[in-house]
Amino acid sequence: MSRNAEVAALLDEMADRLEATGVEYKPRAYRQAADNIRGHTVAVGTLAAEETVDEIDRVGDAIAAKVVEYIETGEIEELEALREELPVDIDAVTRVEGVGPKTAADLYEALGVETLDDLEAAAEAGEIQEVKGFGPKTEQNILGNIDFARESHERELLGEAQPLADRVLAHLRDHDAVEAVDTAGSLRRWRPTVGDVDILAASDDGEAVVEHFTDFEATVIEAGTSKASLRANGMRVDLRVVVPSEWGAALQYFSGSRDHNIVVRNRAIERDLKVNEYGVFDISDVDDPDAGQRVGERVAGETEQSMYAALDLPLVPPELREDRGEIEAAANDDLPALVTEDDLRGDLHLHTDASDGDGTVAEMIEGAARRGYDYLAVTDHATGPGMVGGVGVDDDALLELAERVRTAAADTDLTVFTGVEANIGADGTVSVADDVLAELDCVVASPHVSLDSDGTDRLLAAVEHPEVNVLGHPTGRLLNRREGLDVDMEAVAAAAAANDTALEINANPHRLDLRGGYVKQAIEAGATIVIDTDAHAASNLSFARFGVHTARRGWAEADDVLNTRDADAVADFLGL
DNA sequence: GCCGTTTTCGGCCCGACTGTTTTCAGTCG
Repeated sequence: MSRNAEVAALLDEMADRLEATGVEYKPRAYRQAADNIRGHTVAVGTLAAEETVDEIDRVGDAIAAKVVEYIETGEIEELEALREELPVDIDAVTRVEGVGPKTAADLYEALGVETLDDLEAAAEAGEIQEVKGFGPKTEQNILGNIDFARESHERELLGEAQPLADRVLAHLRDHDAVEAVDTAGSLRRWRPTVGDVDILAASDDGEAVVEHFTDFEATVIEAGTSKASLRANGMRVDLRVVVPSEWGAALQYFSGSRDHNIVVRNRAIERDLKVNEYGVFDISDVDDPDAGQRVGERVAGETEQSMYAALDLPLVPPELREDRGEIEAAANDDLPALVTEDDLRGDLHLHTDASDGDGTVAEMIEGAARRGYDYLAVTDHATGPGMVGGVGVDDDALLELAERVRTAAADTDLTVFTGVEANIGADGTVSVADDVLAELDCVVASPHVSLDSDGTDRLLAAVEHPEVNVLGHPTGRLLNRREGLDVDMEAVAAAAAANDTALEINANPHRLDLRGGYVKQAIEAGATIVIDTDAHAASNLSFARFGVHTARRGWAEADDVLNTRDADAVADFLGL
């Protein structure tokens, strides 16, 4: 298992515990380091061995030493001491809305609360309202939020949150008072998972919009005059309504990320400007810039573009707003022209009822045609490591399937490539005989077993295999379920570039593998990316949307992506 | 604890909201 997420969680816990004890500034340093370790594309285990942990942004000597200590001993001594000092399940207790680290510490000191059960018991017994600084309302809020805290310890999949957001957006657009509406937050940045669904609307009549919002089929959590929250499909949906003149400022502000906005604000300060959710303000002639939210001359705010323009920047696409160098690139007029869904002309990884898919070859061709594609590759599962229950197709049957695909191809204008999804074994071998692979147009090779180790050598072997064209879902991760392989992406991408093997962004919402960070690294190393849906039914071809936005998070341009090319160029890439 | 076209010390984004208080602390995004 990649241990980056594990290490990041511990550093976040350190941040919470330091904050609980009233330490200033350090918590933020730990949280930023944790975020960057979580998003780093090289495994911390590898970095620890090479003594280069501090190459990660915002990780200095002290945190690097703690990471190495954890890798080597399985513990961080200082964290153990903090746990002993405050023996509270701080992760669980702070999951209750309104309860943060300091509240957790206060309730431990006063009432000995260590767990969610303790917290609930204390609230039910009326003990919390007796604690200094607490009152009956706080106690009731805690009680009301405990159940949800118990259920919700996973983030929501983008692939589930976005369709819900689409329905909410459509519902809001139906109302005459709504002048503009969009998603915000991590959903607008198309992160693979999101905490909640953030919606922003522009209107001069906030109350009417909120009221209409609460008509959406869902449970109302709270509803005020300009914001409201619902619970729908187990997800929290937050709406904010702003006046149209402040739409751009609010959209920029609420889209984040927090770190991106910090860089934006710092750039504003350098220019004697102030950025907030109401606009950009010129504070060069203002005595006290902190006197209010709308101090100074307002120079931007109606559109997002105006916000960035006021800072001498072009609009930064939301997918890039992660503080990964996008402001610097924007300042140098060096932002990528990101790939779009319209650029896609085909799909090179999908399944039929020959293996575990639901659709026939003809149905999948029809589905691709409906999307306006020029080509597709039929890549059913081969037998081999990870294929259980007779799902995989054996070598002889693969050749028969290829023949059927060629027959079906004669009835369509689309180019239909024969193919296979072969399995990469733990030792890097590919599960189909070379002479069979040689008969097929498009060979996808994917790891399906031993996904909890370092996979670099296996993936290198697959990438260098002369018959392999696409490395499918390279890390094998499953969101919320399994971290997937640790991979030295620079090495794999360099080998992929040298061997004309495309690296896949698997657009299945449970995978989104490669993720954005790896995509960026792969492109920088010269590799070709391919955006595939791994569709197991024609309807799954619509997953392409999530793959495209993942590619955009990896700064991918159309030229970086194999399946933006025409069928002849793809055939050429496949060596046909 | 981290960081630097205010560089090796002295700062660290900004504001709304809530509930508890009489001026503010904590949480959230």
